[in-house]
Amino acid sequence: MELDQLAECYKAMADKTRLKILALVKHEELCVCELVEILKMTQPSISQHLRKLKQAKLVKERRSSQWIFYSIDGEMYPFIKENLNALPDMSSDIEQLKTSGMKVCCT
Amino acid sequence: MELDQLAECYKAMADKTRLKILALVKHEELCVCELVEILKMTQPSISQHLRKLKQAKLVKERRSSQWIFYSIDGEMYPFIKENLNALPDMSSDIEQLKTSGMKVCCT
DNA sequence: TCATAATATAAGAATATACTTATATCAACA
DNA sequence: TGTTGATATAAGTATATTCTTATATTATGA
Repeated sequence: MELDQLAECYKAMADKTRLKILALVKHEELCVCELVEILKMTQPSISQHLRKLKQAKLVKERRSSQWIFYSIDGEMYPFIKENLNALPDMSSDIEQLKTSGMKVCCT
Repeated sequence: MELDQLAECYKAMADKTRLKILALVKHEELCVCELVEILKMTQPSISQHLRKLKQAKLVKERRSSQWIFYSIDGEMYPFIKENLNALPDMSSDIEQLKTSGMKVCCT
């Protein structure tokens, strides 16, 4: 793996918000508005962070009607994937979203 | 490991020059002037990069008379160490330095 | 086709980063 | 003590990053 690409990858991970996004979509795919709801940030801000993660090939998107779901890109290098295991567990935030009725229920 | 600390760590790795430094000191400890010589960058620039790596606890320093030798900090988290294995082999640059007679020979 | 919901993009401001030049620190040694 | 070599720090500038607000895109459904 080339240094440029590698630095690009770490640059994508060098931000607390993006690490949180990775920690969240690691559990299950989430759409933008769900991330907005969980992270309490504006939609454009989340969208821009997702673009960086996508450019670094850390997440991939799947469109389903008007929603775009993001999830971990399985093509990721194994040693990068190891890093995701070290992220804190944020499943409770997703659970909370579900119980609050905000979870998008369509696929 | 907390998100702040983790982001700090990736921020330290989110730069091509610092990745090169890590790839170099992974082989053996090197002093600042050796890194300056190999990377063809100014001394203050290298020094500032080393400070960031040190703050992120990725490298440690050892003073020996007027030289300060930098090496990988063994206290590093295992999953971070995995990342170092993915760095390109730069041992030839060190060999080249040695044959050119620039290698600091004192300990 | 029009209105709406979800998302992306653009542009601007505030902040952070990386390099440069100049200077300070610190150890060795005459 | 004064000088030299190695390294660190400071200050300034150019560039990059992140957030905000405003607007564009895309799909859905009346």
